[in-house]
Amino acid sequence: MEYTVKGLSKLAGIISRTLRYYDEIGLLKPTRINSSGYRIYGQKEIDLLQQILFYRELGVSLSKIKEIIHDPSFDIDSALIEHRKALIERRKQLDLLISNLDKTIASRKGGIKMSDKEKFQGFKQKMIEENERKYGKEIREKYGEDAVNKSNAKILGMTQEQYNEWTNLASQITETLKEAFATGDPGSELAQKAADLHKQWLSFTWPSYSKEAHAGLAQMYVDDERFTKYYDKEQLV
Amino acid sequence: MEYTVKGLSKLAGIISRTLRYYDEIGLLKPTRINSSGYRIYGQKEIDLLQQILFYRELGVSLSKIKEIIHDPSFDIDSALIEHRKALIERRKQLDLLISNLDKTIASRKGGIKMSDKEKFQGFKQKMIEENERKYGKEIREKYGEDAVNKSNAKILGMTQEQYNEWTNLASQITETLKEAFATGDPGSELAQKAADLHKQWLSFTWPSYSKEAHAGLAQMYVDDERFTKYYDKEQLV
DNA sequence: TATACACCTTTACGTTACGTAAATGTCAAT
DNA sequence: ATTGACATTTACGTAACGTAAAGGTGTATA
Repeated sequence: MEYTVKGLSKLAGIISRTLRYYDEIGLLKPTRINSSGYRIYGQKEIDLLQQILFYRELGVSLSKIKEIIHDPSFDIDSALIEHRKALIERRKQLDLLISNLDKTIASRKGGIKMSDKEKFQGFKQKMIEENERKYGKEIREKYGEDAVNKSNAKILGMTQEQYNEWTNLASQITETLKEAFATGDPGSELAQKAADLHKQWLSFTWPSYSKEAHAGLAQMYVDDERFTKYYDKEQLV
Repeated sequence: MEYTVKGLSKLAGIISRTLRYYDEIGLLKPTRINSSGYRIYGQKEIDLLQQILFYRELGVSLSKIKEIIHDPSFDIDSALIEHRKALIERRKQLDLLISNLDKTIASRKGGIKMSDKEKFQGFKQKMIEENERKYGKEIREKYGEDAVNKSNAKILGMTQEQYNEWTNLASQITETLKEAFATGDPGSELAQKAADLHKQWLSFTWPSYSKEAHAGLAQMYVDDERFTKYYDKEQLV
């Protein structure tokens, strides 16, 4: 199938100027130019465009993308696997931002003081990841694996052991909550246990614990039906 | 606590030029300027900066952010709740991109042909969401709720009924997989059932089904220990 | 056959959110 | 008194397009 600028732009959900620009900078040249000077794109270009958009999505600059896809050793299949890893990483970041938000919201409701440092925790982690994405292995090669990992761990402010304990608690909570939902009685012992575990879990990342803040967070979770879904069913990839 | 440009920039993980720029465009002015002309930021500015970074994270332009946070009716608490919703939305988009990627990878392994349209499905959905984020209610007010919803549904190419069935299958699969994991026998009847359900589930979104593609995807899932986690434990928000 | 209209072209200047450099002043410690 | 890490302003550069101008192309319809 062959496409003109407008056709391909509609297909890919971008505007035609973008395609002309990509031609201009030599990122994506059309298969051929017809007798009237129109750009005509073929199958190969469509697949290349898909690759380009994947990388763009990941925040890679167009010039980097150009290097990557014009590299003769470029292997689409392993590149796709890399994409996938990067996207999963990104979702992890998002989760962190969300949990940071939860902390902020709860702290405002419950009168807990968040330190200035904590207010920006989520963003900072995001920066780290963004850097990794943009400069790839370069940083690690320059400063060494160990230094980078240590610095990342430091920002989260947990030892590996603490982190393990924390994630462990999380799975206990879900199990307990499921049982509690099954019995359907919020006043039951199980629900009580779940709340207690949740409290412990929160203590790991919250600056200090308060009943009000916990209640505030719980109410928000109940209000947001999207959240209940998480405890109700599990999520698929 | 008071901060100078460098101090605040380190705290928030941005560079000092950014703070000077925000001062320049009137987005974030320092509390005061000391006798040597240094910018000094106070508590209020720190909280405002956190808000600004949240909005920036969501892709809102600085001029829009300026409007929003200087609006006298601006309410931080409800803004935070909105932030949370937007981030959850965003994670949903990411999931879509990932599933699109899975399809691409599997189709290459299994020799399934993806139509040109399908190759860009994930990006398109992302564009829609991005528009919503940037122009907010404006589009809906202009064209009406219904038009927007219909167009979104159309892009996904499913009726509401199909969509329900699809998500339903997903939860059946997880249940079955859990049981299968519990028995620990991959050749068991349960595992067989899970694979079958998974096949059905894939059929909803894949252009056509092939054993090879399915096996390819399964292998990839097994290879990626992050994926096994999803079926092993459930995820917390 | 003419006209309308939606497409295509190139040239070129504008925009956003900073990056970067230059030239210079400030402050705490040795 | 000097060093070195901080601060300041001015000002030009950059990425990835947006947008407008001025015009050619292709096909359906009066």
